[in-house]
Amino acid sequence: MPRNRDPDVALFQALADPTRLGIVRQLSTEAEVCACDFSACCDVAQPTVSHHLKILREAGIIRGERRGSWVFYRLTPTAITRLQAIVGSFGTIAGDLPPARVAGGLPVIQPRG
Amino acid sequence: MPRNRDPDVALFQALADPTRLGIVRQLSTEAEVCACDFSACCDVAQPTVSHHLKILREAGIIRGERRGSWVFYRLTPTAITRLQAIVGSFGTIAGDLPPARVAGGLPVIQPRG
DNA sequence: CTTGGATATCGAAACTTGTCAATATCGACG
DNA sequence: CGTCGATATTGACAAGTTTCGATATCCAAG
Repeated sequence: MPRNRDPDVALFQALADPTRLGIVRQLSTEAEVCACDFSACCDVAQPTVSHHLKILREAGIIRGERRGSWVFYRLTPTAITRLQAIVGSFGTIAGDLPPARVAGGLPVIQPRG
Repeated sequence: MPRNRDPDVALFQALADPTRLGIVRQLSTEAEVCACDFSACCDVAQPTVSHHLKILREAGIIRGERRGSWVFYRLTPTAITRLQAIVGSFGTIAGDLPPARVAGGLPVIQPRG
């Protein structure tokens, strides 16, 4: 059974791994990272990094660009925006993301008042 | 090998399943849902729903409250806020910034408490 | 205490995933 | 062309996940 029929599920699936989340985190602070720099940071062998990069690529979260012998990766803005929209919609009732106040609906229980 | 040592990874892992994402989606539009209502919507048997509810509970994403014979579930605002902070941090740079350099470090958002 | 409905746990089968050694491919440079 | 370093693919194994039938637990009502 195709469990990834829902594209949103595929997005979360792509982030549900420490190595891949590490890659995305690094890309969110560096805007462009050479593939060779991931093996160092993520404590896995080179084929493993390549495999995870492929999964992130196929999920649309990152995009690679060949430059000489190296491949530079960066985040795909569209996918990031989509992700933010999804988790943003989780909060439209439960207490919205920005520091704005919430009028009614769900009783919002915030920690530390 | 515990692949969920990183609590953020655990959050994404919890959402990386169509049934669980369906549950969270329903909870984000209804603020409180009886466990008995998930079996109908998600096209899986009752033990399966119970299993997924447990995974979401242990990830801190939902919280259940027994009321008579029923258990009512709702989203945990803290977890939703944390999720929004994580994917929010993905986007602080993700735009079409020139590959040259990037301003400052990522603002690290910690959950309260 | 016993029944009945709602929810949780157990156990097993089918499937998916993460990992790495070996190997292939690709681009640059002689 | 041939070599070298970087990246991707293949193949195989261990480990994890999803699912459901059977069963247990919990609570309200009789």
